[in-house]
Amino acid sequence: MQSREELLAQLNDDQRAAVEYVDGPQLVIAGAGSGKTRVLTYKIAYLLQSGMRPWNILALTFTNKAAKEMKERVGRLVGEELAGKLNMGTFHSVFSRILRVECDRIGFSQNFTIYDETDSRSLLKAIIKEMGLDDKVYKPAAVHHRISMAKNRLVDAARYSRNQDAINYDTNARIGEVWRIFEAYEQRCRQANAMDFDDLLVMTHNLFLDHEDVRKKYAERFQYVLVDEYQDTNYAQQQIVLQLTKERQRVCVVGDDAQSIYAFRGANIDNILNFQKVYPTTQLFKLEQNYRSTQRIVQAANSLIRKNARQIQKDVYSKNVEGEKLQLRQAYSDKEEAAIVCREIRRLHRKEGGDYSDFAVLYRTNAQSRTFEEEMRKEAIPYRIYGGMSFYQRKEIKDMIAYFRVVANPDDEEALKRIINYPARGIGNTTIEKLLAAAHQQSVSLWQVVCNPDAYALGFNRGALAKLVSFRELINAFISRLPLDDAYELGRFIIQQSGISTDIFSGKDTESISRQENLEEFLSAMKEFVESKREEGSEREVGLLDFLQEVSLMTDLDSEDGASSRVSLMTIHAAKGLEFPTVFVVGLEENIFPSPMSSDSARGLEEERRLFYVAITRAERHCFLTCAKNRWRFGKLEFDVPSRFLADIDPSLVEEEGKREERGWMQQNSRPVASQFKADPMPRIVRPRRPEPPVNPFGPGMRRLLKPVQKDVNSSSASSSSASASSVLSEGVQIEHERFGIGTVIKVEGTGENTKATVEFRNLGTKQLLLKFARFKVIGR
DNA sequence: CCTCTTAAACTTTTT
DNA sequence: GTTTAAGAGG
Repeated sequence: MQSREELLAQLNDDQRAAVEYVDGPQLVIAGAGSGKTRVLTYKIAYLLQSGMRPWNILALTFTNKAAKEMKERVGRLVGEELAGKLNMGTFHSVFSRILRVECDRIGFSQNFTIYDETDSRSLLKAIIKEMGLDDKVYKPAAVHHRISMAKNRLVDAARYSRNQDAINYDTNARIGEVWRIFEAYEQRCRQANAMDFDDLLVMTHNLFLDHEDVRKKYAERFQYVLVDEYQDTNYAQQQIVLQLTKERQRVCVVGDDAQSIYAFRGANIDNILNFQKVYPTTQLFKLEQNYRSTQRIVQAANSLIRKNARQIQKDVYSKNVEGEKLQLRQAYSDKEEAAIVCREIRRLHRKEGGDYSDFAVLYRTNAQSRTFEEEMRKEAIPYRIYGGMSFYQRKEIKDMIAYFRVVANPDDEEALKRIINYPARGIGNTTIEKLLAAAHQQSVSLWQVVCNPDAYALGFNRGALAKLVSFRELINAFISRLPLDDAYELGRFIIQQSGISTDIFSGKDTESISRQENLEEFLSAMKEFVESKREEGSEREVGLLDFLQEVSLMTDLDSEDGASSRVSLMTIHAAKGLEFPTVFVVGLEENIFPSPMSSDSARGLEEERRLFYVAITRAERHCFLTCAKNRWRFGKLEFDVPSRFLADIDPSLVEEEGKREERGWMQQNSRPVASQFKADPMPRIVRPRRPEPPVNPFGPGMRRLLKPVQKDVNSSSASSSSASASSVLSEGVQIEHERFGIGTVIKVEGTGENTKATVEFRNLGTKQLLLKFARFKVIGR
């Protein structure tokens, strides 16, 4: 444990000043790469060293990943034990914990469900249909966006319906009934004992507003409040922070207005621009030295952001080497763009050594990842895609979670609808429609009708009734075990008894096998969850409710997958807060970047420019900018012109080299490269896009991991490698699995594609591996 | 009531 | 090109 002086000695003058000031409201404007997280973590350590108790400190972040990282870094400074007692987490997770404790004050019960975006949209769609409106006009996603933006500004349905601006806006957009949908939506969420993401903020705010004693309790507990990425807060978040800090005024917010890129989701850049008005005694600190990038990269980024009108003046500079200019590459097609990126990666990898994880390809939209994915697979460059379809969005995972949700909170209508006839048990659409109609007419939850269909005179025949009864008993049996079993035991029980496992394990095609693996991964994640909570010394049994609480606020960006050496492919939004020696910003064309949905307003355009700023400032040494003249979109070839943003960068800092290469280099590059892991035995063409390798939601590799496919010299046979790989395996052989680590083969059975090995892993016990899918390498015997 | 085929819509970014 | 929704047939 370090003393205050030791802590301060590790900071530069500006950072130290920001850390030392703890007497009042503080705004820290932290330029890109200036050590923002460093200031936050050192400040927390400094506070602890000054005698503040860890549970009196609240630190709010936007992602679980940021919270986790900060906790680890504070832990390194002051020790794990102290750091573990900090109140640290995302806005949503911290507030949901408060709400679980105080829920009776606002008319929810403790087991309330958190609706994700899909649930919200599905509920809205149902409401729109019930109201007899056309869902082509009232698009659920658009309606949800309206409601979400209102909630972000703390406007509830009642206020919305009285708000003339909102009504006028909707009328002009020909969706004048939104306010009525909003009212029904609010009512139905309550009926289902459910909150959506935005409600976690709104409800917390209202809880504090209406119950002064509760607000006081938390304002007293959180004596010092720190907020990361303050430029991304919305009005609701800003207000809650104010509710907590208005007496003490001990609040430190850190952010960079130049990196505000979430306005589309309600983030209000005024929060950071006007912070000094809300807290009049604010001290302003600026961190302007960039430690991350070369001088030229910093200068180029500065020249770009200068084109924006609204911003806090600052002068970001770098004392690193001057470095090379930004490299502009124009391609003919999206395919060639990907090829150029791959070629540059190879060239730099060869020239400078290092690691594939030193490279990142950043794009505006997820859809752009495909071309790069294909090209890298072809070129045998290992890569990893972040984002896209997350583990939790897979059907089989959502089904399991839906069961858990119903068991935790049977009133959860969205979850109940999902599973009432899955696996098929003869409760068809007509039956469900009748149940739903009765529930809404009588203003009770769907579950209540299911429990007592006779009371609603629905005139079901005996068969339907019997099926309903047996479904009800099934769920009740699960509920009765809730207080007895731990999350893992109950999870297993539910998956078996509900028939999910029978359903999923019936198929033999690649897709079902992938689903089976996902199911197993999910179960082992539950087991891990239970065990790790026990290790942490949880007093109570770790129940399903605990698991559910964590899982509903989890996204797949949140876990770290340390050692693997892969090029990162992600959206610019996902890249915020990260850094890479070499960055490729791709697809710099009008109609992509800026996005056509933003380019009609000056505000939108400024946000897009900030997004570009974020992209460039991820780079440490090399920054490549690429665009293509032709691009496949919506299944059609489109012609695009280079992005207007390219003209915003000081031209003396950009270099354009070799507009186009001669034909032929693509062929030259086709020598095979040994891939790190066993080749994919599945022929490329057959490889389904969706069933990706299972990933562990809590361990390494929770992200979508796409294995690099070994480049085949004689491209016809891909199966030979699987035969050789499985024939290598025999009892006693040691292997290193990509996720499970080192283990010893105990048994090998089956032949060809169906070869299965039982492997005992050092840390995880025995596992069955289907060699067709398992990713490992042999390391001896 | 379930499953397979075909049509349409869609792509901005996410807790 | 991809994914989801609606309709027809078993």
